[in-house]
Amino acid sequence: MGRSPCCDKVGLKKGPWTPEEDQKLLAYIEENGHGSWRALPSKAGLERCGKSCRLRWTNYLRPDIKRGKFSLQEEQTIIQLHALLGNRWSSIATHLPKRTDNEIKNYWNTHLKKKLTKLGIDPVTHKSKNESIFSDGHSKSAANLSHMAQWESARLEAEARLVKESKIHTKHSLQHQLGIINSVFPSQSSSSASSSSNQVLHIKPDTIPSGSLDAMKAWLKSNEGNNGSDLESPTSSLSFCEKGIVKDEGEKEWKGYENSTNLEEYKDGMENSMAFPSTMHHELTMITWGSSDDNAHVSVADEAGFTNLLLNSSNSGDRSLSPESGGECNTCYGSGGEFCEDNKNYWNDILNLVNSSPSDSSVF
DNA sequence: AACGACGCCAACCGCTACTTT
DNA sequence: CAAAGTAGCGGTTGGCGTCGT
Repeated sequence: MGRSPCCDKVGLKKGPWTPEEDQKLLAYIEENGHGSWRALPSKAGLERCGKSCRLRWTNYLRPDIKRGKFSLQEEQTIIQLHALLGNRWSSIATHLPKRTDNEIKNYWNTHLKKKLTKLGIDPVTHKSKNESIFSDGHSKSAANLSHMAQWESARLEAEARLVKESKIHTKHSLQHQLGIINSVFPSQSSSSASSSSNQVLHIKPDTIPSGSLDAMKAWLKSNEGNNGSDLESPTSSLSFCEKGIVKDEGEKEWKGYENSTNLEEYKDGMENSMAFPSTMHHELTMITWGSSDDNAHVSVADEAGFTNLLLNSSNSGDRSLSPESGGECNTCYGSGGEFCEDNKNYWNDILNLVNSSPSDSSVF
């Protein structure tokens, strides 16, 4: 397992790129594609190592890169995803179209970390430094984070495999998969598959055929005793949606927490992202396709593995995937039988997040 | 005006995971 | 199956610009 020696070679230029070098790299890639990065510098007439060329391209020269100030929405997304995924910048970047992992990482380190710290929030754990703030049950949800991260990590590995598997499939496969969905959800998908706008399938649990992703099944199975909806990871003993976590509050836009020093707003945002396992985000992504204005979205439904997941994910649960139903799940009834009002907020948040994300992400 | 401190960010470094031989 | 090669990721650094004294 050797490390690439290219950067150790003497005589290769380092440091900032000149406009001439940029031009050479850009021209070469536009004409030939990057192909092998290792071989690219000599072919393009650059005295750089391939690694340096790749970095320059992916972080700066790529045409689909947006530069400049991060919007509040982007900040929110970064914080939420960071709470969930930790320092997985590339994964986070897949949900921020046109932003690079490097840029997000820099922005986190130079801006967001400080803002959270200012608010008394540990940017690593996303917990309030003053534990008492969360002592009304919120600490539990915060404590779930590290556990969720572990679970997420395992899940990401599984998804990576699925993505790989799916890439083998051809366009024919895509049509085949869409055909399956059309046959399974004729009314829901008839327009979606051909629509150019983002669409969300409203899947009724009783229409979903069975299938398998072992870990997912195991997880779902482990929850059958709880009406199949108590969304825990296989190793967790904690409930993700409990009375203490979800607050009874009206629908709320994410506010510019950096301006308000309003810890509650930050907490609300985090709670909405923490109260459910990310697998549910995944389910949503899988049933969302189309293209946004500036993104040529390819449906994740064309990914065979994802499709299988889609077809299986809700197999054992009574959960409706319809956001219009408020995303109701049995979990969200407290011990007294009261309904968790915040479900709607949760679904809206996640839908917003997911709908604005590139659908080929391997994260959700 | 000069200097130091600080912030930002592009680029590098080293590691890991994946692929190829 | 092991070794070598390669790409990608995340942490870190260094240079430049800005601000304060």
